[in-house]
Amino acid sequence: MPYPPSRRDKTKAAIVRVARRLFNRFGFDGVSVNQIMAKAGLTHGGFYRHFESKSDLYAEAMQCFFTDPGWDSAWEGVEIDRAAADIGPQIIRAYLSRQHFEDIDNSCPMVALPSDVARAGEGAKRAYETVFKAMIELLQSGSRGDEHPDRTIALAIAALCVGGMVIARASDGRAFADEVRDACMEVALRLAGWDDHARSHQPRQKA
Amino acid sequence: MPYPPSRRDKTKAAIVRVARRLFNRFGFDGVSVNQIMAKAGLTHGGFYRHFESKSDLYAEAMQCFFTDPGWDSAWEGVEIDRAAADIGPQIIRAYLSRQHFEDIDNSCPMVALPSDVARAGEGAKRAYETVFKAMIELLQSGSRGDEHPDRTIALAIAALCVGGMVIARASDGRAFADEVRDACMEVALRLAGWDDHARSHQPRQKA
DNA sequence: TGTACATCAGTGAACGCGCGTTCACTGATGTAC
DNA sequence: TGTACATCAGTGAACGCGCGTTCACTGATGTAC
Repeated sequence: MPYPPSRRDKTKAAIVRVARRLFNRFGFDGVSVNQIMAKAGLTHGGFYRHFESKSDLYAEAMQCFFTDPGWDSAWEGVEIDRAAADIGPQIIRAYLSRQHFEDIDNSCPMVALPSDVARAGEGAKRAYETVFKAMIELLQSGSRGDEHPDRTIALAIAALCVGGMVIARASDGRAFADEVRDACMEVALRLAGWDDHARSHQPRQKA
Repeated sequence: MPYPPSRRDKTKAAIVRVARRLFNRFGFDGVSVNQIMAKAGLTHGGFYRHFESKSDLYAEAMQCFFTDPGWDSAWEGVEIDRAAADIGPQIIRAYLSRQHFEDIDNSCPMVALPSDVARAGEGAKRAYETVFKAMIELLQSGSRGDEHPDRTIALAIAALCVGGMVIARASDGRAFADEVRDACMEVALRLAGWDDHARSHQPRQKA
């Protein structure tokens, strides 16, 4: 063992990190293995020491959100406290925030890559499902007994978050994109009884 | 004018029709100009008599849904009566139906192409926005006075429809995809007061 | 402590391939006489 | 009615290019003695 295994792991992690940013911005077909490796400070030939194929890397890059450490401070000024009782509304506000809308590089891949994934292989789809399920669990994980949305509501809230952002990103007008985000945020919060009337440091009630 | 202009128009329309199906299935980068022209029974060279570029065709192919005639019978067994008072719930049920989920070729492009469009040019994004706005108007267009969802609710319902389908298509498990569709359908109907309790041939009430 | 060796992450040239677009052309047709 | 002509939708060879993947190699390092 000439190099310590930790070096291999670090390189691989760096490739995945770079790849996620590039895939988020340009999509699966819009990024070449060469570009990814160059941005990671390597040459393209070494790629296949770490991944079986480009699709293989794609699935790994997709995986790393919600299921990875660090997502809770992905966007500047929109940190999330995982232990807080109101993690549900925190996630909704952060996910549909202007910061997330603008930060393509650090975007949640569920927003940046859905139609690519729908066309991709099993690996990427499994990763997408895993990340989405992790989001649902987080939405249901607030600590105050009664307040958890049931699974149907949690699914709909997650779909509003992801769907709202996807539509906002695919729209041309900034004003319209803002309107979509705002509407989805308002309705998502209302669905779980986290709307502004119930909020503001008073004990919350389920709607 | 050696050929009647109608011939030119017919050819162009045929190319767009073929292109929409291919783009829906394989995405912008996954389809070549050559493939599109071949499927339309032509050779690739003539493409540029009809379109300035591949992106140009993409925007045109995106446009044709909800804003085009024929969308209301896009999926077998899920026809929509545009004049009916309950067009809102009809659209929600049809959009989130198993038929729409399975029929990639005739899918609404908002579901099949969102992340491609987010990366595409102004033309495609404008088309996406136009189609989404057409959907919102349809959701608000039922004829029974009081029952129309307000704009915020209509936006959220449309986001649930599009978002739910996008997530279902990007997920690996069929069972999970079904669960997402069902949850989005249920909540979308409930949001507008069109849920099963209010339905079933009785006069409807707003929730 | 010092040297020889084995490992394997990373290099870079090369592979076959299909892409979007251009362009000189062909030939079916509508029009003018 | 019949013929010569102009138009332009459609053809197909060619362009330069970058892709994903392979492979013989290099050279920094940890280990054995």
